[in-house]
Amino acid sequence: MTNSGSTVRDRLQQAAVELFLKNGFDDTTAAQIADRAGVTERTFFRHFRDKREVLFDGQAVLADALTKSIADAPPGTEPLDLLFRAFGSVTQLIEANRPFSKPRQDVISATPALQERELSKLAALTDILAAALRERGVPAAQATMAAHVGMAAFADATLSWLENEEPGLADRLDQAEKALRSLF
Amino acid sequence: MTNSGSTVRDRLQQAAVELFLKNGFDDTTAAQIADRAGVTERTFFRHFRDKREVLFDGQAVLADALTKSIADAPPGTEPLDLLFRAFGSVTQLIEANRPFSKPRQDVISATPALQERELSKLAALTDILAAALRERGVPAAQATMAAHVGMAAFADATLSWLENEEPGLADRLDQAEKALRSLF
DNA sequence: ATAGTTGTGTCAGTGACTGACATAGGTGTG
DNA sequence: CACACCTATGTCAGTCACTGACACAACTAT
Repeated sequence: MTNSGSTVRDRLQQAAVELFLKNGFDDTTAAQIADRAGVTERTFFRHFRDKREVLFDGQAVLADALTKSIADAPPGTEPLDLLFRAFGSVTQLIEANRPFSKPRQDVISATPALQERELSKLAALTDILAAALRERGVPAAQATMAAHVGMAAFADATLSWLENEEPGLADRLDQAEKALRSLF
Repeated sequence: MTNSGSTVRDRLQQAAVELFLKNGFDDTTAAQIADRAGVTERTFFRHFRDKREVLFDGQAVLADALTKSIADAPPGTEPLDLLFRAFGSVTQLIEANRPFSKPRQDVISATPALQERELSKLAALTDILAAALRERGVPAAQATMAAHVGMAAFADATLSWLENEEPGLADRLDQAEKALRSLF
């Protein structure tokens, strides 16, 4: 135990990203990751339910920030405004995370199996947003639609910003919102 | 070969659904499926790239129908109308498929790993729709948003219709479209 | 007829993941 | 302080998804 200042979990995630970047996800074994983190393969699977999951861990913070922002918005705010307000409130948080999320996204983009897992995480986040909207009295059907729409815009903006840092995330979100509203 | 009138592929799919329903996805091995279909495990993996894929095979027909409908719509049709027109044009096709898709969906709903794959297929279909819209001159950003929005409505309507046959799919699509438009 | 082509079987191997059991260190309670 | 407990890890054996290599049989085209 207490192998160093960092936790086992952190070291595993770090090792995983490094190895995935160097050798690719498919050519990296769980045992190699564990090795580099100074633990055994068994310990790897105690921390992450499968090999993909080691790359997906930040969702909780983001989900909390978004739900809080939705809950705290002024009464009478329209569903879509609730969402884009919430997205706006986490742009700095996301932009500050670029050093971690950029390499991570590079690995994901290169690996279909990881893209699948990412879709699943986005779907979970969509459900959380829909629930937050319902919490504010938005009817269920509307809440579902709004959450889907909003996540599509948010994910799109974030992905394109990860590819290219300029323009910033907030600008890209505005872009996406405009494209969306122009449909109606 | 020519073990019977049906193709190996069909028999594998049939066997898979039966076993998944009876024992669950996780407690069914690829070898068991192959056995029941009268072939070896190796042959199973020649037909399907992995164990999940045996449940996902009808997408091409649907995608074709949808893209054709979009391409053939009268000029000047709005993006969202293009989509809902297209969805409307495949409701019968989907409703006719219920005997196959219902048990299939039951298995998927019970299995997270399969839900992940389903999301991935829906994402692929979304991309196809977006491309079809772009083909008609819809600007890229708008096309992406519209396709996401539309697929959300379509998937939602279809899922809820699979749970409960009445009201019909067309009605549910109208419902979803209304919920969507009421957001703006 | 003969040469490809396609679909399958066989076999051996890798690697993701799991269950069972042991152990070490840390934490609390008497 | 001794003891019981809990948590994180290691070890080991096993299952199963999936793959590559090779062989063979039937069908197709020339």
